[in-house]
This record gives sequence, C-alpha cells and structure tokens, in this order.
Amino acid sequence: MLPDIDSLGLFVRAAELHSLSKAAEASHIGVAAASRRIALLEHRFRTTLLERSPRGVELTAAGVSLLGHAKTLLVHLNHMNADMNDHAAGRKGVLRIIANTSAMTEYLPDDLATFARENPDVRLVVEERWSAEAVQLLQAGEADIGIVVEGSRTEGLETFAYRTDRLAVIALPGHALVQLEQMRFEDVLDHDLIALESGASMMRLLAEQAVVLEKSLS
Amino acid sequence: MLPDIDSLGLFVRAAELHSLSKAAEASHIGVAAASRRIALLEHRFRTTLLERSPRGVELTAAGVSLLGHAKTLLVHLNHMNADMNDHAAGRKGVLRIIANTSAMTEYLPDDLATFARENPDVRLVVEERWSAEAVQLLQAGEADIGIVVEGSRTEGLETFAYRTDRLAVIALPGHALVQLEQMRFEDVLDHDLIALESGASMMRLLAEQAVVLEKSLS
DNA sequence: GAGCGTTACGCTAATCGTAACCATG
DNA sequence: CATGGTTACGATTAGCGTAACGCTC
Repeated sequence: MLPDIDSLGLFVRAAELHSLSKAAEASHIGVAAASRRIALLEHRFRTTLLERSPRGVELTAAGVSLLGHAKTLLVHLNHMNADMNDHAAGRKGVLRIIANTSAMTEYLPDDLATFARENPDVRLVVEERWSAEAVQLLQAGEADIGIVVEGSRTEGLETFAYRTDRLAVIALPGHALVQLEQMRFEDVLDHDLIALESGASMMRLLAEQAVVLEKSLS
Repeated sequence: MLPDIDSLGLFVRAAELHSLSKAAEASHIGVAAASRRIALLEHRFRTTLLERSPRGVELTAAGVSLLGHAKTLLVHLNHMNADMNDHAAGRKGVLRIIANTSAMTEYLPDDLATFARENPDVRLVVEERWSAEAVQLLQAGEADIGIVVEGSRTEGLETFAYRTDRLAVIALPGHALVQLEQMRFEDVLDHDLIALESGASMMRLLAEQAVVLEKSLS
C-alpha cells in the first residue's frame, strides 16, 4: 500500500533531471530497473506521473503533486537519519527549544545550565521566537519544547506551567502612577505605555486583558 | 542507506503496543519477520531502539527520537497517498490557498470563481489567516498559495504581485482631515485611528511606514 | 509452563542487469 | 542512426513462515 523510499528518490531525480537514464545513473541502478520502478509507482498510484518522449521525461499534473510530497518527505528522512546518527555517536540527541524573550532572559539560562550539566550527551539548540511562531514550529515538528506566554493557541500540543513572570512598571519620580498606594493593571491602562513590539504575544495578552477591563492599550 | 517505510510502521506499532508480537500481528506478518526487521533497523542506525524483556519491549532514548520522526513521516505519507488518490480519481488535486482578510473579501472570490469554472477538476481549499501565519503554513508545506500583504518576510518562497489594495479613511463630516484638499498618509497619523487588530500584517505595514515618517500609530 | 523475543532453515517472490526492442527527430 | 524509454529473460537475493530455542515470571 505504501510506496518505497528508493522509488520516490528515483522519481525525484527523474523529475529534476528530465531524464530516466540520468536518474538511473544518479541512483546507481540500471535504466531498465529505473523504468520498471517508475512504472510500478504509477501502477500503485493508478496514475501516470511522467510524460515520456524520445528526448526525456516531463512531469504530469499528478507528477508535480507527487514531486512536492516526495521532496519534503526525503528532507524529513534526512533529518531523521541525522538524528539517529547522533544517537549512534553517543549523543543522546538534540533538544530543540524555542523560547520567548522573557524566558530567554530570565529563567531559562539557569535551567538549561543545570540540565546540560546533568545530561552532557544531549545537545541543546535554543532559539528566540515570538510565542505564535513557536507554536507553529512545534506543530510542524521543527522543535521539541516551546516556552510561550499563557493564552497562546496550542492546539495539538501538551502544555505545562513553567514559571510565573512578573511585570513591572517604570515611571519617572512624581508620575501619577507612583502616587498610588496599590497599582492595578487597570490603572496602568489609563496612561501611554512603552512596551514590546505589537507582534509579541505578551502584548497580545495585555491587550486581551485590557479588553476584558473595557479599556485599550495605547 | 535509507530505511524502508514498512519497518518504520512496524516499529511505531511495536513502540505503541509495547510488544513485538502484537505489532507483528497488526502488521500482518510473522513474529520472526518482525524481530528481524527491527534488528535490521537497529543495525542500520547502529543503535538499539527497543529494550527487550520477557514481557514486552520498551523504547530506548534513540527509540523515542525515532518514534517521533517515524510518526510524522507516516502521517505525511498518508497525505501523499490521499493526494495521489485524488489524482487517480480524476481530480487534478487540491490547491490550498491562504488569504488575508482584504484579499478574501475583495478580489479573491471573483478570481476563484473564474479558476474553478476553468478547472473543475481542481478542488480549492481556502482559509483566512493573518499574513505571518500564512507564511508559516506555506513554509511548512501546509498550503500551496498564500496571499499576504506587501513586506511580509517570505524567506524561501516565491512571490508575485497580485493586486493593489486601496485604503480609505472614514471620518465624521467636519473632521480636520476632511478639510484637507489632498490627504497624505502622514496627515492621517496625526489622529487617533480605529483600524484592524494589532496582530494583522496590514497594521504592521502601516506601523512601519509610520516609523519611516517618524511618527507613530496611536 | 505460559508468554515473549530470537535464531535456523528452506522456500517464494521481488528486483536486478544484460540484451534485444521500439519510437522519434 | 543516435538517443531515450520499454520489454524479455535468466540469475541473484532479500524477505517470508514454520519450527526449534532461550529466557523470565
């Protein structure tokens, strides 16, 4: 039911070289075998993939579709192989972590240092991204762990509470906010704010809270 | 060099059922064959994937890594198969289009109607997303065409100009802006605006232009 | 001894390369 | 007639199931 990898690789080469013969050579098999493998692929899919002519092959519509899938599939397979090579070489693998700005600067460095000390064989790759991007990368399998701000849309992902982040307001001495005995988020909204870029999830979160309070971030 | 799909499928089942025998049965092959296939996989990767015990199998660290890769790989393979089945059935495939709000409401419906009339065998799937999300989906191969606002980060993607969008300012009669003979973007920035959500790319674009003019959106 | 995984041994079936065969510019 | 793809045939080999075996609870 499922097609085999080698044939897909052959197909990709044939499609890109516009030639079965070249593809066969590149795949280190005979032309006859190549022809049959493609034919088998077509029979399996019940569709013609290549338009044959005496001076090469061209993709059909179905071929174009398959080419896209096959290429990303092969790329993924290479990632897998690389990972497994890491394991074979003793490294226990790569842990890809995506963190937002606050985690990156606050808690993460310490935690990562501890983890790295206890697991010297695990290679850590850390990237800083906005929460929304982090979720996308996680869903695409491009990363293993993401640290995002509360309230992010995390469909299909497992979530755990990591740390609590405290936000502070900085104002000039004598500013109206400083006069207050107890400052609530609501009070802050009455003033102009200098904060993060508007794309940051932190800001989205603040904006959502502002809406709840029937005010707006300005 | 590359592992075969069937073995990966077997491995996934073995990992999830914690049993080689069950996995063999589920894969419609004998236990002996299953054992050998896993052994071959391990030999190929030069790593042990499963910890054997008299009452089943458990994943090793390398096995956990492989399981993740194998599962997403198999999912992708199913997508591919589905697509090819579409082609076999005469449908020329699915064109997945991601559009932002303005394209969705302005130009796209007409263009899609025309295309659908001329290509009845192509199934169209349209989704509305913000430009940044659209780019992510395209890069992940989850969509074929995206319509985004100018200035989006489109690394690794081909871009073409689609349509020009005209923005309008709506104000009460007698508003300062209405008095102007000719209104420039710069002039608009001197006033408070009610526009789209701050996450929308359109807003990012406006904000960038505002920065160029040394003003700010408020 | 019941359950589970592994190894040994024939056998079948898939796959290959060589070579002869078509089609087109 | 040179180029590129296809089909035929014999040989190789990779993969299967049956069956015997080893280990642990």
